[in-house]
Amino acid sequence: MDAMLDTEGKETSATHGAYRRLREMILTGELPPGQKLKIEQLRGILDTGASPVREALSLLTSDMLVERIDQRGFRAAPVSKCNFEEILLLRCNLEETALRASITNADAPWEDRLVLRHHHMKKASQNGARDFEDAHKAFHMALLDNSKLPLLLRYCSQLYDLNIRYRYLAAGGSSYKKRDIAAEHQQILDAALNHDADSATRHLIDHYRRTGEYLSSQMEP
Amino acid sequence: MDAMLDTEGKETSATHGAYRRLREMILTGELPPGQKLKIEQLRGILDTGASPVREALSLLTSDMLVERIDQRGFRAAPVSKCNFEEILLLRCNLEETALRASITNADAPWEDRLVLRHHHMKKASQNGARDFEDAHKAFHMALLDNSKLPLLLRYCSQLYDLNIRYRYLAAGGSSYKKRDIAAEHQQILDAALNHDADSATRHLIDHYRRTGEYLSSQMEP
DNA sequence: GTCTCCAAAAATATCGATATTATTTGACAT
DNA sequence: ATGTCAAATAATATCGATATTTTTGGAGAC
Repeated sequence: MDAMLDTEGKETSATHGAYRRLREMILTGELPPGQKLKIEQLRGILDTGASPVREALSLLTSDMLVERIDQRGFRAAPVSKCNFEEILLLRCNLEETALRASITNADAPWEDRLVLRHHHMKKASQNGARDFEDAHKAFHMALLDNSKLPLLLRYCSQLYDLNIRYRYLAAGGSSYKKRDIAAEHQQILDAALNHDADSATRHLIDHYRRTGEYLSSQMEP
Repeated sequence: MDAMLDTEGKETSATHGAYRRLREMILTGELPPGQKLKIEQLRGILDTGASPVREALSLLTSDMLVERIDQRGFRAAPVSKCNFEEILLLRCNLEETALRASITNADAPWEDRLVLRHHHMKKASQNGARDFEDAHKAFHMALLDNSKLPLLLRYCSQLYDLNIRYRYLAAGGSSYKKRDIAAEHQQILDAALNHDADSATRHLIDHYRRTGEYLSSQMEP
């Protein structure tokens, strides 16, 4: 009768709530890479018991956002240029596979979804960066999700998150609108709607490489 | 002073022990796909508390061997022909990438490791299936690990495990020695030692496809 | 002045118990 | 008979406390 005093009745379980909050804090850099994550300390921040915190950290381990050292607790996953470049490489490879499969399966409902997500993303770009981030991910995942390959989608989603972490770390999350990113998205969308797999994947990969090179240049060796 | 009464002093933490044991039980089919995994019941089997069991199940969730339904507990991940085919597809894609990278970085220590693993695998094929499984995985991972791409290796390892689960389910783990698998391994090894990436990846993928088709034919739609 | 070793402190891992939530059972009405 | 609802049952999620392990800090020896 005490667990329902949350600000909202939105969160179903304490574990899930802690998971979402911690994930957010790690992605945005509020919990910096390599930082020791002490249960007691987090218990305070998240206002919940030790068990949900432990379980949330376990779940984040699978997302590769937290490292677990047996008998020695948890820490936020470290970052490195090497790691960043691997993420970029794998994204290019996996997203190309997924996008091609999506286009192979192309149908009207998918195209509708794409157009809608793209529209929402454009609208959200006028709001805060947080809203845009969500809409941006939704658009990119919509490009891929017609592949009907759940494992592949899961990997793409994971790698996407690992990548935005580097964006936040490099430039506070605002490094975005500096290039003409809207035009790049439009090109990808158009090619996808035309079922032109070669063009779509080329634009998508260019999109990633360009952001990747910018971020890479911002990092120490 | 009670945690050390195990048969051996090998296991460091109860969680890790439970993790390994549960993983084994799911991979081999002792816990069949879709089975409800009740904490109390597992607590009995694994002879430990509820917390380590919960945490082990959380970790297995990341390996995609266990599904978690919020507020409704855990169950062994379901299987399907679709899922199997996706695993095969991704393995071909990711392992090709990893093997090519490994060969690009080829050096003497790696080649030594390969030869050694291959030798151990041949020796283990005379022992039990369990020993062979371990040696077989070690050989395949050795092929890839010179890529120096930890994320990619992690995915390959995960997919490898998901795949051997299907082998156990289809044929009790012994469907193996029916084809001349030794010759296939030899071809892959030779090509890798010759730094012939095209040949090595071709043999590797053929190796997977052949096993895949056999297993696929054994399954209902 | 530096190193080693032991005691104190802190943090993790684990347990047992309780509160919450899902599931089943059975009685009642249709 | 059958469908619905409420009480009983079972299972999960969470808490608070304890045992184990790691880390810290300092005293004594070289």
